[in-house]
Amino acid sequence: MNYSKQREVVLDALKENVIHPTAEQLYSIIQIEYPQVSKATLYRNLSQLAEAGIIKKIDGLEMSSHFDHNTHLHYHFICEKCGRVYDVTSNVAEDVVKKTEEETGFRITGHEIVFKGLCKDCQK
Amino acid sequence: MNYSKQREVVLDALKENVIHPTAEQLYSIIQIEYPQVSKATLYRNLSQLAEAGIIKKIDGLEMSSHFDHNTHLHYHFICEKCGRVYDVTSNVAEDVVKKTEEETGFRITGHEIVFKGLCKDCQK
DNA sequence: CTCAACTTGATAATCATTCTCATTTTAAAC
DNA sequence: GTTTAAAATGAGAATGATTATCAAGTTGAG
Repeated sequence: MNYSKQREVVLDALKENVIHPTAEQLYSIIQIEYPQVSKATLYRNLSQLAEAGIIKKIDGLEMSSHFDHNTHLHYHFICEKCGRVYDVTSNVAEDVVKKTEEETGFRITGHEIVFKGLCKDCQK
Repeated sequence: MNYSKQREVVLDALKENVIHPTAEQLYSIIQIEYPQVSKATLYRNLSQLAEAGIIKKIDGLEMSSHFDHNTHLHYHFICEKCGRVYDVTSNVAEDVVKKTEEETGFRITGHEIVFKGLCKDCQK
């Protein structure tokens, strides 16, 4: 990855804003000081930086929402090779919620866990 | 919620397809037998059914991705009132991953936990 | 300095989803 | 069974987030 002023600006803006901004929020922030940075450049750099592990993209699955007829508490595993979504049940996770609630003081009304990796079939 | 043939079709299609389809996949599936069901109706019914707790929408945060400069292992809490995203650290979660890997046989290379609820400020 | 590889800006294109609105269906009351 | 207001529909326009296109500018190894 070559150096570029714009990428530095994007990374700095992200460092200075601990609010977990969306791309759009970041765009607004950057516009104030560097109005010449285009949206395309911003998105490109966010992807590249995330790809390189320098920043992290926070989201569940891909773009579009998946729907599930099973409303019981369970989680999901998405295979990075075949894209299939599997159900995962875990009772340990209850503890995580309880512990987190105690430690943070937040009232937690819902949670979602998404695991990623290779499913059995794709490990072959 | 009144009865409607279309809603029944949507729900049945979801019951019969355990693949956690996206709205778009569901649309294709439904088109085969019921080409008169429009996309608007599909999306509307998915929202309504999810709202009523009959089905579940699987996704992380809202529409747009958030970015994080902190690439260390940590999770997120999103306040449903003010929309702020907070960092959450938990060591218990390690167990969940290990246990899940053992139970499922999947190779888990990443995971993401998103908690939702009310932050301290918004509980007042 | 030179040139290929990398980046950029502007804008068009795409994809998922929501909105609009005129028309149709549902269900409860008569 | 007819009336009628609320709920639901279909078609397509509108929106929002993100990606693609492409000509022009920048970077860095040799």
